[in-house]
Amino acid sequence: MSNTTFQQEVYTITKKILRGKVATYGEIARALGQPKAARAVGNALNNNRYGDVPCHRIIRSNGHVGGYAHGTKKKILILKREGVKISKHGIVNLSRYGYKKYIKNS
DNA sequence: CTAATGACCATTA
DNA sequence: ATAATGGCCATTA
Repeated sequence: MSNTTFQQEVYTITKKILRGKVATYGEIARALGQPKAARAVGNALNNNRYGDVPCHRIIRSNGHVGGYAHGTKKKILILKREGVKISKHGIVNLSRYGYKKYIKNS
């Protein structure tokens, strides 16, 4: 139903993440202009109802996949399907798939 | 208005 | 490597 401006911003930024790449909650928050709102970003994504928002590409800053509204397992599966390799412990190599590096090297 | 909640983060031990 | 701690913020009750 009604979404807040904050949520709209989160979704808009999240949509920009390319297939095979990931971004952290903190980075999304930083892109919003609120570097300390990582937690709120997670809430917004959890609330997300739009299918065109690749919320599965948002992970934790420590490399852990993090949560997912439809289950973390599903999240890992989708990421793997997109080419993001994940270790057995559910860790993603941020220096390789991270969005930050994507900007840096582009 | 206050209090609690959560897909978080960084620091410290 | 794990665990505890304090902080942060939008949203909801």
